[in-house]
Amino acid sequence: MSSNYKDKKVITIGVISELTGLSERKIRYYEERKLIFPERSSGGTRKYSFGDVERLIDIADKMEDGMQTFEIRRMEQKKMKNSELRDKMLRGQLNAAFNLRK
Amino acid sequence: MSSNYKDKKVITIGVISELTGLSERKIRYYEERKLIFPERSSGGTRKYSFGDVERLIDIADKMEDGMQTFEIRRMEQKKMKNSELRDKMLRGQLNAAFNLRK
DNA sequence: CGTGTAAGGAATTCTGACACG
DNA sequence: CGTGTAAGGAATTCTGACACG
Repeated sequence: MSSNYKDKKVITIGVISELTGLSERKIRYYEERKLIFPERSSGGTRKYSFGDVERLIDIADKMEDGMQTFEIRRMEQKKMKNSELRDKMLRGQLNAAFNLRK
Repeated sequence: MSSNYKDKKVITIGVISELTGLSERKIRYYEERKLIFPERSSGGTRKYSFGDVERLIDIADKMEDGMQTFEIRRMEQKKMKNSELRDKMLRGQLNAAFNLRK
């Protein structure tokens, strides 16, 4: 709740590189492949969040396992769809339960 | 617990300035007056935490109330001593209670 | 005391490209 | 496809100083 530090985009790429152990080249490339979405300062400098650090470490693990960027992207989307599906089913059940009571 | 994002020093002064609304000049000055303690990158760039953002906003409030930097510093120290004192008393009471039982 | 500013330099980041495989 | 690197430029930050009050 309240101020969510984890998702505030405030960290520059140099620090992200240190935090993740990934080269700046890799980090920029994963953005090009739509795996990560930094914000930009008015001057054009990329800004990342702690959540991005976690995501990058996850990406790095999958790359090490021989996965390709498009597969990782597809996997993320599938996860999204699954959670949307879960939400939808949950809402449906709640509605059903609610309708029984009235 | 675990990873404490709040106290990781990863944010550069430009972002801190945006987040707090304070000029970079002020932020550097408060460091000179020992009110704030950024880390440094290998190249000498200052790095702050979200906790520092909170502290700076607190400092700014006190400055607006006409307080001077040395007074703010003294107040922080007093707070430290008070909490140390509380800790000490608490430990004392716990020890006393514990000693009664054996 | 607290803060703005101009100055010059150094560190940081950016993009597009070439290279290798 | 994924990543390193050299290149040139732009944005960011740093320090020490002068100014005002």
